[in-house]
Amino acid sequence: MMVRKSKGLGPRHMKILEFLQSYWQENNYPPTIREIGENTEISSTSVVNYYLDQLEKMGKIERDRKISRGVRLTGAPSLAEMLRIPILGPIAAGLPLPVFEAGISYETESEAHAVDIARSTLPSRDVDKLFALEVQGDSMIDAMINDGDIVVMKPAIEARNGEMVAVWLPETNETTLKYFFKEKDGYRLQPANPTMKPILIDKDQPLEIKGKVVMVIRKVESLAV
Amino acid sequence: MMVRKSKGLGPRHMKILEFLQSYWQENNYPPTIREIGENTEISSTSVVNYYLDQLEKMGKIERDRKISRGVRLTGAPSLAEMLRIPILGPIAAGLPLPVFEAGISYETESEAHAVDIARSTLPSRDVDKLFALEVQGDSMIDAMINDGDIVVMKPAIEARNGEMVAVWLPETNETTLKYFFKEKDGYRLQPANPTMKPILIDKDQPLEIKGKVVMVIRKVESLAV
DNA sequence: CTTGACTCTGAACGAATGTTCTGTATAATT
DNA sequence: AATTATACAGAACATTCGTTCAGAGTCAAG
Repeated sequence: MMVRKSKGLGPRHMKILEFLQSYWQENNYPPTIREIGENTEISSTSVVNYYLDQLEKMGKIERDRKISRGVRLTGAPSLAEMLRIPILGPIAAGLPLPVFEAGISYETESEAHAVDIARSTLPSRDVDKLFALEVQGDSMIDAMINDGDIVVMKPAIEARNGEMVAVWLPETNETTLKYFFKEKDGYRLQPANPTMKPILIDKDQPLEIKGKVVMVIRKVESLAV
Repeated sequence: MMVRKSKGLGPRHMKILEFLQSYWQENNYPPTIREIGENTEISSTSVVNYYLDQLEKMGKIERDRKISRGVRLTGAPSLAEMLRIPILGPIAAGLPLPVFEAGISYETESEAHAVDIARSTLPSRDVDKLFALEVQGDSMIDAMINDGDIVVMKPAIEARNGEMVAVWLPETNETTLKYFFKEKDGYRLQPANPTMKPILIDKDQPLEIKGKVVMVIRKVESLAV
């Protein structure tokens, strides 16, 4: 006995899973049992229930019993995983860094000025108060950061040697992206581009680290070189 | 008259919006009116309804009337926006490209071998059948692609000059990431790293383009240099 | 003081929705 | 042939849940 179904996933299981996915994408909430039935040629709610139970046992879905629309696909990207990181603006030598407010609110950011990234694709688990900047200029070009790239940053006020940081120089009122090195007589801010000279800062000169680079995102245009 | 509330967003509006967000993240589906009430110290469903109507008029939420749990935050990242792009494996000179099946299914990919990216973050609207590879080796290092980077690719069988492509060379059974140039006597596959020589391919030699680079993602470790 | 918005309560109604039960048909198993 | 497990239908049932309504308290304007 128990030989008939070795594969486990019949056509109706498939249809239900597919429908769950597409309904979800259209409505942002799960369907009811009856809606599942109507869209998968299953005429009885009890049969839908029957299959949902099986899918749950297979681990394909999760159910919250007694709760309307209490179905979700397991393994599907969940909104809890998503992070909306605001793009505060451009960063370039000679331009002040845009002010960033603490507390990223659900209402402030529109899609246009943010990047949506899953927690799982971020390198750090500490994902609080991240922000992003759009790089302007070539000063980091051989640190593999190009004009137009988006850098995701973590707020920080200090850095270790060799880390890539955004620093603000009160003297000139500039903010740039540089490699950070602490030296005996002060700090060295090293552009990656060899045609540009490092900036040397005396120990007593003011220098304010704004954040460390956590991730670099580059969109490649179809005609890029 | 009409002077009392100039601000528009009272504390109860706030609480509701916050609750919608947090409930959503925990359950993957919206709450009922009664659940909203219980978690925002609103004792009557009619009052919740009252505020939901206001929030809808303000454009903060959308409602599907008559439908249970038919509420969603506008501007929130939506699952429809999300794309799970499978990381098929490493790409490096000397290694064959992992086989990719057509049709990325909702069930195959676990979080560990995929990157979740919002459609809005991708440069192209044509977002079908994207896949990702993990770069191994330094052959593209001054194309600003580093060892360990993740490249998101679009399947393609041809390319224009200067585009970055993954090509398969049947002769040597290799797949690499190179800049593509068509020349009079054949093709030139140009590594970005100047210490490496370009690969020249005769017109009649086989050459198979697997895809174009659409996006580059680099996770910066905390001790990177 | 009266009016009229705005906010809120409580209750009741009815539609939407998950659950359960009885029964049937088919095919594999004994 | 009898038995059993699986797949399905239909109906009935019990909640869940959105909607509506009558009324009440507050506060500012007329």
